[in-house]
Amino acid sequence: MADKRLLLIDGNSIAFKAFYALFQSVDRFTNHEGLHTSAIYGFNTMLDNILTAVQPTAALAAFDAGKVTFRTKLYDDYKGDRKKTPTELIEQFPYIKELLKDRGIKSYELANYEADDIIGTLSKQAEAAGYEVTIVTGDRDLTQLCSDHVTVSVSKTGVSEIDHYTADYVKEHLGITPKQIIDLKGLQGDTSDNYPGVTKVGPKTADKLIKQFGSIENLYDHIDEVTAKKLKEHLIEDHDQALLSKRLATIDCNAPVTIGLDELEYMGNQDEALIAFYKRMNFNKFLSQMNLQSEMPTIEYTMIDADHLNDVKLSGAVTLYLGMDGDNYHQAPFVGFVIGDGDHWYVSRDVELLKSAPLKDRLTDDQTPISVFDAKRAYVGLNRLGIKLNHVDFDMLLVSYLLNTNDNSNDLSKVASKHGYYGVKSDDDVYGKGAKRSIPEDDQTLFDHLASKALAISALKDKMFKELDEHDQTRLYQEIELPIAFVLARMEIQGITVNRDQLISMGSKLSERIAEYEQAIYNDAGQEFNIGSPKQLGEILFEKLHLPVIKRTKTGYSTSVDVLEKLAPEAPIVDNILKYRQLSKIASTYVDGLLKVIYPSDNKVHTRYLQTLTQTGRLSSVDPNLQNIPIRTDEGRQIRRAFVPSHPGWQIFSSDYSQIELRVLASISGDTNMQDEFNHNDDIHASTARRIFGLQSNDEVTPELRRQAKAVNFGIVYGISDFGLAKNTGISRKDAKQFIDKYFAEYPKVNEYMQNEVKFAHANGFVETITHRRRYLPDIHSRNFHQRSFAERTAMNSPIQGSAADIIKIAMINMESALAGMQAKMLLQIHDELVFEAPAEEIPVLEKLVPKVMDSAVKLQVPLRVASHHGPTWYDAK
DNA sequence: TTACTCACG
DNA sequence: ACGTACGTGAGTAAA
Repeated sequence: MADKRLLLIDGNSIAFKAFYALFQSVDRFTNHEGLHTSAIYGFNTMLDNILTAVQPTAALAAFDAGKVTFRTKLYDDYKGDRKKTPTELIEQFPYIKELLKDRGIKSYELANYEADDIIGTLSKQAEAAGYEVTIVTGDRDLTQLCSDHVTVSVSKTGVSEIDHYTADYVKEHLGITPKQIIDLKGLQGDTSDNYPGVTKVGPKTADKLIKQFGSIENLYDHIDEVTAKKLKEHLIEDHDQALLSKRLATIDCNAPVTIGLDELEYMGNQDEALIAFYKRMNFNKFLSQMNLQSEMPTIEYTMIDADHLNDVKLSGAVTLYLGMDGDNYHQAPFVGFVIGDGDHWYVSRDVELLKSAPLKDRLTDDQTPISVFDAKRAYVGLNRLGIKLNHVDFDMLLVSYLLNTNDNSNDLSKVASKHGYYGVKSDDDVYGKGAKRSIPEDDQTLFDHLASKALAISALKDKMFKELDEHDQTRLYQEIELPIAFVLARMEIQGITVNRDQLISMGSKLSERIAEYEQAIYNDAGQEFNIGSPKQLGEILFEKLHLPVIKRTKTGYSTSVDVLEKLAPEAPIVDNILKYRQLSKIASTYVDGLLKVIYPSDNKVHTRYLQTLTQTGRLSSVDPNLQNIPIRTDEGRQIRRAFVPSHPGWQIFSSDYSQIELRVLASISGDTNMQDEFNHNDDIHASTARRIFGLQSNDEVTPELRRQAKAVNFGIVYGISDFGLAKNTGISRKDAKQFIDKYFAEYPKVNEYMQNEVKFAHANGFVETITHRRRYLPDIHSRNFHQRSFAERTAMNSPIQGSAADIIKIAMINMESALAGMQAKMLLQIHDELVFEAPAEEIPVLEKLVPKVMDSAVKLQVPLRVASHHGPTWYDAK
């Protein structure tokens, strides 16, 4: 590698390239101040790539100085056709220059000249001075500058794909010298720079002529050798234009540049400034790549063992981080822990130490406020050690989730960086990824990492609490989310008993039936194939059997249920496939899937409720998911027979809210028509049917009309569109539109509410529930119709779905105290339903108590209604 | 890992 | 003209 290497960057061109490469996601790239950052981000990606490749000793970024240049003086319309630069890009230019400065690269511009001319001039000077020069641009015209020591790197579609043009490369690929590129442009003109060239001469003719004559001047010297009559006429006619165009295309390599090569030294990253800049731009990816050594706090900690527990001093608030290797904290092996009070930190791999004084005392007393990351995880982990965690006051994960559901993650390092704290390495970096993942054997590596986590938790506590307060979410946190974490932990630990034998016998019956359908399908198809492969199935149905294609996916034919249902009348194979699908789903997901996660020790499944995942405030359930156990078909519903009480003679008891989302809507919209119907305890879907179909009050509502009205009510809750309603109900889009219009006329405040939510989202960037739970909707400002519409529907739906989630969480917290002194246990939450087990004699109590606790969770403008069922298995609780 | 499909509220 | 219902998790195929 040459020892003098100059990097010249065409600043404007790269900024444009970067901006348009990320144009689709322009609204996703904004920092906390609302500044668009896409071009800055793309520019920096390019810098990363090129700096690594070139390793320059000198560097400069050239920018255009303004609209007026010597070229506009030559030709008024030069670049006259250019569209206005979008404001989203214009606002980024000052920051791009700041970025360059922080990366140790000077920026330069020169009145009356374009960036090209600066680059051309300096590249010639540098070449003469013995530099290897690399020019980075998005503009292919700069390849005219190629020479033995000047390489032009042209970024293609994005900012990472780059073509490297050397003089040889130009000759080889274009068959001309770099110098001849301007002759080519002179003849063919340039539509983007808006100069004409010669009439009717495009790239092909120009290429031919230049290869034949070498240059424009030589072409006109030998104009009689041009045989094509029309072409010759045009050439003669446009002689001046050709020469002008060539001049416009020619980069001025003798521009009066006032900066010297000796001033271009590449300084490298200015770490401190660059880190600050990345933080301001929210460039977490780039931040994580920086050597954040300066940011990594050095933490003093004491390694402790059983003999030195008495030396442990902890006073006041305590921070705990309990390390476990894996997501499933019911069984993940312990890695170690760190505990401290801000003054002293103690670490060990031996979690058994936590069982002894003084550590256990701090964790279980009423006086010590504990800070953690993920209280539920800590609670379950400590519970495995026989320690009842008490009095958590700060759960960093939970607070972060409440502040913004969008930038949440289970990774402490990521959460910390979202809140401006960069002193924690990610688990992936420390432990490795995938198969290579392992807990470090080296004590210092492990303990430094654990301790850095604890330090982050304690460092961010005040700041995040303050933000919570600014969001008016302190009550949501203290009275709902934090308490429910422990309710959920206890439900998870309790688990629900699954009858393994029941599942196994269901499984073998299913296997037989699946095999029968399989044979029938092979017969109908005339061959064997993998029915479970959408690809193979598509080939059989649509190529071999020539069934009509209803819908396509991006990779092939769609074979989803709604497609197959349309095809069913056409061929018997389709019904068999539907049945086969249904049964294999039950067998694989529910029989085999559940069997895999039953704990042999207690014959139970212990799900984990993810409390910080959904965008709406709902819970989700994993390992296993107990929120999607079949119920809609009886064959699937049989699975519920395997869910049984943990004691003989006990019952499964279940209560669910009726139409909780519609009731929430009736209440928060203030629509008195809808409220009246709920207050009169009417059948809401029938009432809606009467209204939208214009029936008299004594007319009978047929089941079909009720079904349609119910679909409209669902649609309303989801943020309706005529298209969506039509698709989901099979009615025409026109009818759907009529129903919706009538609906809004009948329930005017509902319409008003929907519009207000969208307006609120536009004005504030988020929507909120009755408890101030927020959902941010950055796409509400998107220029992309699809994204924006989606955000608008979400703005309508989230407060409804989220408020319903709030309500059941409150009910669950109240339920625990209501059940005190009883044997009954709360086992499951399925969004609007709670499932319990209880001895038979407590069932009459539950039948009164549970609905009472549930319907009094909050006070709405309409009553909440709760229905209860019970039986010896979950199946029977219907 | 991604795409598809399908189970639930 | 655009082209979707809202929120999830898990199994399988195919890369």
